[in-house]
Amino acid sequence: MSIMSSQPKYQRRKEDRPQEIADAAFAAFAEKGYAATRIDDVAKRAGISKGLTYLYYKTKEDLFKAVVKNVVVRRVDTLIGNVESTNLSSEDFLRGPLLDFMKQVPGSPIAIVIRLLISEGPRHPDLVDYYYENVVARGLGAIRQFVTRGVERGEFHRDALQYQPHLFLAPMMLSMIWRLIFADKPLDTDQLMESQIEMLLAQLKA
Amino acid sequence: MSIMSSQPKYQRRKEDRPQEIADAAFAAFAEKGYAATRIDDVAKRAGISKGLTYLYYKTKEDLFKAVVKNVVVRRVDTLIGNVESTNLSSEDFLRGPLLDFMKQVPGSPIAIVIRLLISEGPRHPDLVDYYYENVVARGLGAIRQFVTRGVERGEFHRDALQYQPHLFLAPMMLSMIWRLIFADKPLDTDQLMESQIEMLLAQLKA
Amino acid sequence: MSIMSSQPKYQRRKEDRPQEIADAAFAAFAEKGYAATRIDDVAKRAGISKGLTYLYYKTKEDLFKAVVKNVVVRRVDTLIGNVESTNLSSEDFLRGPLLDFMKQVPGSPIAIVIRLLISEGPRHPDLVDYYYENVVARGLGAIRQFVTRGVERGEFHRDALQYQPHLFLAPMMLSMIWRLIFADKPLDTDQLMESQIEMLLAQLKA
Amino acid sequence: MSIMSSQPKYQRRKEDRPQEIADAAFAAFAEKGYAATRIDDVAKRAGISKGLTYLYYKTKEDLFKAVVKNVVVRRVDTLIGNVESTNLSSEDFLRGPLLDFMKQVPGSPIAIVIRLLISEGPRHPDLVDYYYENVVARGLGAIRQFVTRGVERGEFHRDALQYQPHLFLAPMMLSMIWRLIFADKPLDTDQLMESQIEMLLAQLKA
DNA sequence: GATGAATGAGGATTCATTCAT
DNA sequence: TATGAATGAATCCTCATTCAT
Repeated sequence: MSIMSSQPKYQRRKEDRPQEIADAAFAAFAEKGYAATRIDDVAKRAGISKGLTYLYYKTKEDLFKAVVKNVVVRRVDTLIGNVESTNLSSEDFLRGPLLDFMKQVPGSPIAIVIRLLISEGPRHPDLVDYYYENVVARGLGAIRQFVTRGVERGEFHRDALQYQPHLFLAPMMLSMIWRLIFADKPLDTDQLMESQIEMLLAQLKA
Repeated sequence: MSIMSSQPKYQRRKEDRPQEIADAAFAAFAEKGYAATRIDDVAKRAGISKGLTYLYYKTKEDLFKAVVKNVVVRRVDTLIGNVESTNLSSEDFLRGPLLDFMKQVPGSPIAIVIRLLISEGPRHPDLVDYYYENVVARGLGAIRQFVTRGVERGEFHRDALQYQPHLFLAPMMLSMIWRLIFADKPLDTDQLMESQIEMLLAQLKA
Repeated sequence: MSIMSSQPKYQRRKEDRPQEIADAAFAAFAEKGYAATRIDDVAKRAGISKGLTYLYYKTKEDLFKAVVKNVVVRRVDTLIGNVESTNLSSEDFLRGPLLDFMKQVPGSPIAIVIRLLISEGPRHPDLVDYYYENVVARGLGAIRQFVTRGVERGEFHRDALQYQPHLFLAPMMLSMIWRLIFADKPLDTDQLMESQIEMLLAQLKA
Repeated sequence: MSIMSSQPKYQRRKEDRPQEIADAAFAAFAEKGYAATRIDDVAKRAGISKGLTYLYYKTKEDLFKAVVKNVVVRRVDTLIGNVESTNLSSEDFLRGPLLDFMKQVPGSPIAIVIRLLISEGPRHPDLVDYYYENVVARGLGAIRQFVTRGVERGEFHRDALQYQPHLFLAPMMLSMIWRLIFADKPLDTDQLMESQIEMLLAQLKA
């Protein structure tokens, strides 16, 4: 009405709306799963209206994909960077940074993403591919490279290379699934991973 | 009117209907997950009408529970019986029957059940408990008992007992999840499990 | 199989099956109303299978109509016969047999029929007509006739005829509805009807 | 394509939607009863989509309760207010305002509510209680109070108090039921109520 | 941009009715 | 006759998506 009314109507308009929505969606998916999450829940969590969600994400499925990629992207690079740039001896690296990393995975958003991929993956092959290339392949590659370096440095014996990198991650995987399913049943997941690392070291060391 | 109308409207009438429905439901859940499966899908697969499903299972949830328990019950007893009644040396048993068993799990219905538990478990705590008691606890118990026997026989050293039984199963778990998510990506899951058994044997043997 | 087997397979086959079914249906309708009653309930109450019901009553609606007519027919004739054949003075008849009859109506199956007619009547005009002709018209006619007789005998004054017979029944009606709706709220329905009769007598008497 | 498509897909947007829906529901329930009314009918009558009904009323039952309370609340207060604030002599009041009120009840929405309570009451005890407290108890209380006042003023004799207030309403009740069931059968319901009032006056007057 | 009322396509569940046995 | 398994049409209710404001 008035000429002077210079306050923009929607001053809270944020640039990071998409991110906020994705975060809210992630929280909702984590809690109830994809199918059981209503767009309304997401909007409420994000503090916006249902309709606005659709301004940024055309469909619920779009939102789902964004969420998965989002979480993945925000986590993986730094992690793998760590592995690649370490100066520690192989043994110290395994017992130190790698173990620490693995220990925190089962309780992290990555576990949620795994759960979502297990549930919804079959309906989203592109998402699975994305995840494989950006997380799994890179992670396994990093471990393989690490073992190779250990061999080159003489810390590991030659046959070390025949061990699949998945073996490093198996207890982490089991711990993750355990927590997803049996949240309340006790299990010393840290010790599980430690034992595995020790076993592997015993096998790999020259 | 038509030359041959050979389709009787009322097909057959059996008491294995419940099992047929459960089987159809298992197949449907395996393919699309619980939430995305329509009762109609199940009925169609079972070759019956939607309504008949409800004669045997009061709700979709009932059907779900029946399916899970069904698969579990039909599998577990024999398997664990095997473990308990073996006469082989510990080493031979690990490399033989146990490894064989583990190798076939990731491709078996048990993997599907795991998928369902991961997706729907949080909404069905009683099912999780059932699964824990009837499968997990018993399986872990069997392994623990097996290790104990190995120690008693002098095949394993005393410290063997400190290894959590989960360690035996970790690669099996990883293989299972791998297949559930990355069905088409290659992974020599058998070798993974073999390596783990060898590593464990190397650690456990007196 | 054996030649001697002279026992008929269904020896309990009764001639009064239709009646039994109607009784069961009446009980079920009384308890849950027409819409909420399942044919299965009726069959169970009658101690027969669902299918057999359809041998005697083509549809649920048929059954409904049979039930209403049934109850009506079985009750009305004797009742009205009473009124018509009395030898008592008008006053004694009102205070005696008529009052007694009215007192027991609100708790009788007639009340249930009224309830059914109120609920389902609009969908069954023929039933309403049937009820009107066989119960209401006859009942009112009997009262009218009774009053006429009273006038002829000099027990009632001439103007007595201007009173509509419905007035005799109004408290009975109210009592019936009261019980149907407020089963548990106290109301001395007997006194209500007594007061009305006394009032009417005071008005009618010469 | 078409020459004129003038129907907007999204009609209007009001806050009187709840009332509109309740009105539509009332009409539908009045016509077909609660059980036989489809939410779709209600929506169609209200000119909205089925889903919108659920935005305002969580379940069909909620809608039902809202409808009943709605009708009741909108009517009762003024009516009972009338009774309480009158300055007329008891006799004039009975013959005037009270009679007028009673005469219009059998054709009013209140009759519909009665029908609904008779049909569905047993399944909705809370509704029955609500109705009892807000309509019946208050109505009867008002009549009782009115009689008391008449006695105090010397218009009625002492024994007047022994007459249950229900007696005033009995012909109204009968008229209501009569219309609900025998809509088309003639009955001078007004005269019925007038006669009752006259009879009562004859009894009550000092 | 933002809202949330409104839509409508399903999906779970019920139940009158049918029919093979 | 008698059974009850089987059918399928109907009905309540949910929720992703749209759009008037």
